[in-house]
Amino acid sequence: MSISAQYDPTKVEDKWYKYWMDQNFFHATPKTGKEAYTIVIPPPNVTGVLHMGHMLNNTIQDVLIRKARMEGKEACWVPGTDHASIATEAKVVRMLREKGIKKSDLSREEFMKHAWEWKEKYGGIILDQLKKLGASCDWDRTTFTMDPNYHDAVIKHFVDLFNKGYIYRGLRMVNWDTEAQTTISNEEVIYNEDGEKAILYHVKYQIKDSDEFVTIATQRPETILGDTGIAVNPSDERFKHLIGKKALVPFINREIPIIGDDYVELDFGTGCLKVTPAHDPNDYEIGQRHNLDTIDTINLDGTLNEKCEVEKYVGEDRFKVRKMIVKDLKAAEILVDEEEFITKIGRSERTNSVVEPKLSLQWFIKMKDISKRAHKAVMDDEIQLFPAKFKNTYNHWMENVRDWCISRQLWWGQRIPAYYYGQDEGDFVVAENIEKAVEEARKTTGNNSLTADDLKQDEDVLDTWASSNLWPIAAFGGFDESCFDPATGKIDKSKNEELSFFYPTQTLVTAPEILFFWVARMVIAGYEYLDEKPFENVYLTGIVRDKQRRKMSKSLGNSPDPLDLIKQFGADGVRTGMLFSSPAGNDLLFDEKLVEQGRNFSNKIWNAFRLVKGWEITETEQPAINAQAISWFESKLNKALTELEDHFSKFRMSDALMTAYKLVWNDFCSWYLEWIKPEYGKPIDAETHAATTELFEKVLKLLHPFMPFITEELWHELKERKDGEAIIVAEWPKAASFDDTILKEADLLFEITSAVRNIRSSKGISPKETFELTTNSSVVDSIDESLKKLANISEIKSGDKPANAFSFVVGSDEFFIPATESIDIEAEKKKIEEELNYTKGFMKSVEKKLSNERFVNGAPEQVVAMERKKLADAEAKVKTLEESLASL
RNA sequence: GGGCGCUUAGCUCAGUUGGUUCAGAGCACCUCGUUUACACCGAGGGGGUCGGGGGUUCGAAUCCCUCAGCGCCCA
Repeated sequence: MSISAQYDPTKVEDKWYKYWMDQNFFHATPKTGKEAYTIVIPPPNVTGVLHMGHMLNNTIQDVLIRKARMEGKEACWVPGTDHASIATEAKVVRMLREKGIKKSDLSREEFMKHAWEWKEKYGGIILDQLKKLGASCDWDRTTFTMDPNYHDAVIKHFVDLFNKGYIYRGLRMVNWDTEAQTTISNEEVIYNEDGEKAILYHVKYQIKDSDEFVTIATQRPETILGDTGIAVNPSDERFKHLIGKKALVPFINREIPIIGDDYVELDFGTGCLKVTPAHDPNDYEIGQRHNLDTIDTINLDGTLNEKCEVEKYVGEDRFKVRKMIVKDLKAAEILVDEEEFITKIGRSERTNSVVEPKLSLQWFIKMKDISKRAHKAVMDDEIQLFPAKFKNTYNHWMENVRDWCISRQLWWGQRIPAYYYGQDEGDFVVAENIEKAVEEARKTTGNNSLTADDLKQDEDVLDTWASSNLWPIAAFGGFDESCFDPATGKIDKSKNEELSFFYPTQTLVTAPEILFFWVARMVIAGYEYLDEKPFENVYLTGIVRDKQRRKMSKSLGNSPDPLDLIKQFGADGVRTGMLFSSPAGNDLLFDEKLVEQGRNFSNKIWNAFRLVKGWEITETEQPAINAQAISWFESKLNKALTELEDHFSKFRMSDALMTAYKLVWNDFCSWYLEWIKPEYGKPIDAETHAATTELFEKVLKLLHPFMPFITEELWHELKERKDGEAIIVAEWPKAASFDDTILKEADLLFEITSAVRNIRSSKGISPKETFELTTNSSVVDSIDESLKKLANISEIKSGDKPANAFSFVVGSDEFFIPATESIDIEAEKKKIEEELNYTKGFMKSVEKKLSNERFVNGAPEQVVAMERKKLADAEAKVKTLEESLASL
């Protein structure tokens, strides 16, 4: 026989993936009478390459989808990518810069052309990588959030929500990069971990109609001229009396109110805070609370404008003005202190310039009303989160839900379909396209001579999440004309075959950090458009970290290359390695050892197959012990399947895998195969061989979702298969009932076998050497032949202790193994005494329990009965041990 | 600052409504073994006062209080 002693995954993986694709096994279509099992992939960024997080996440999805497919469901796993506005645009801008092209020199159309070229070139990489992992996605359904159809859906969605009154335009504090002249997201603002040195300037403001002063502290004196209030903590005894009075802004003497607000910390600075709503997010909030004016004194390029009311500052850079104003404050003798302190200043990731908080007009979705049903759905377990603890987090977020800013000052993405016909803030219409916009604008203005040239579309694009929130709907064409009615803003599922078959999807597998960004928003969209949840279960995976608990990241260089891992350990090995240590909701501390364990497991299965395949078959009668082994493993398998299903139902993936792992390694390989294994060179009877093949096949099937490649390979090797047959579409073994008596009997067999081996090991008796076993037990009759084989015993005799023998006790039965040399009586005595002491101690504790009336009366009958049995067993054991001791 | 969660063997984690010899699994470790599927292996073994303290109970890893340490989310 020429099967290699080691499994080589590289020889089989590509072959089977191609076979599955050629046979179209991944493709799902609506089928009447069939149950759908649908998963939509959390679309990775087009900029992304496969990292360990994807590996974990997609392995879990593939396990679920493969199991569902084998269970006879129409399993549909929709793959795709999202356009990732910010990340992609940054990449494209960088690429252009390397070519010597500035974004600002390009028109929007020219830039988009470059961006699309980039996407076509790199956007599919990650999906190809998933194939190496064995992901059984329905590739025909690959969706991209900027596909024409998807784009239209996003625009319709915007128009619809606007018409329903959920979308509005409002002011919002954004992170402004004065150098790059763009808004950047929070993720693109970096803070030096140790902070930066800054100076806290203490400045006196005069109280109106009084000689009194109030001293504020600020690190940005250049914003003084935009002040519209002074805040103190209402519980601050020092300043309480000032609340309600007015203060005068230095140099310009603008009257500003002194207000009380909890935000102010008593022991920071002077305890008095100047409030500049236009230039600080916290100040803006305070301003909102107290109806303060907002005076924007800084231009987009970081220079001061005429609103600062001091001519010499106008047109000067904010940092230059800071120096100037400090000098002027000193001169006016109102700068009373300069205090050095460490502050966290946000800088732009791209230009390193200090981020300027800037108020600007942005588009928002009102969240309160639209999210109500989505909130309730999770609270009522209509949608279940795994692990359930995230229900709390979800609840908290929903209860305090804030309006969602959906505009981004970028070009890559769906451009906001608002069209301006005039100069005023409210002079716009919202429409699906320019033609409809013209129509609308004519209606609104009454000016029928308006043309497309008179309209100017909003420059901003939508937040990526404001497109991916439609993922489970748009992936099935939910916003197509056939089923989406713009008049009602509802989708009629019955008019879309795909949607009615695959929606709602079954399980969403994703990371907890996007529970709100993405998951909650999909739920909202689902109820808004279909009055139905988008998915039944949400399984939130952990984060893959390194051994030092650091998140794996490119910049740290602590992440292995997934494809290298696959090459080295095989896709099956990597998949199982990832799952071994990923209990639901816990982070996974990745260690290459885990993947190695997965690889070893593959090899174990491979070699079990080699053994079975190598046997010659003979038409002889089946030995009784083989029949016993078969019925035991059948029971064991069914028990394991029951456990497996239970784990799956709770999304306990690592437990499910561990159940399979132990079944294969311990039960199938270590016990079952050893039990039926013929003597070396001898053939096996046909009946046992056939049964073993069947059992092996079942084992392969239950392993398939975890380890698709090796199981497919061996399934084909195990038996002759017809063309087009494959384990990927084979029937999932259903858990049947199992016989506890058989299992108990085998446990006893294994226990005695282990005890014999223990004696061998500790007494230096070779496993090859056979000997007689003497026992006073009557329970071994039914298993004696099996025991003889597994423990390598020539004869089992019933009787008393032979003259020179080692002994051991199982339950309350005693067993003796003849010693070839004289035994160390003292050592034997000591061993027995130890066991006796332990058993007596145990007996005592049980007796104590049973003599406690409150226990006997209070505890359930079953528990008491069990305690009595424990006592009886212990008593019997003590008796045996004492006799044994006496005979020594 | 508000909220949520965690602490069990060297490591990663199970431990369901308090009650089977309940203190467990996998890995790691130690001893022995190159036996005939597999040394990517086999046989055997050691290892924990369940973070500290207090309480409820006949009975607590499990429920309550408290202290300590850690993590996450929101602000």
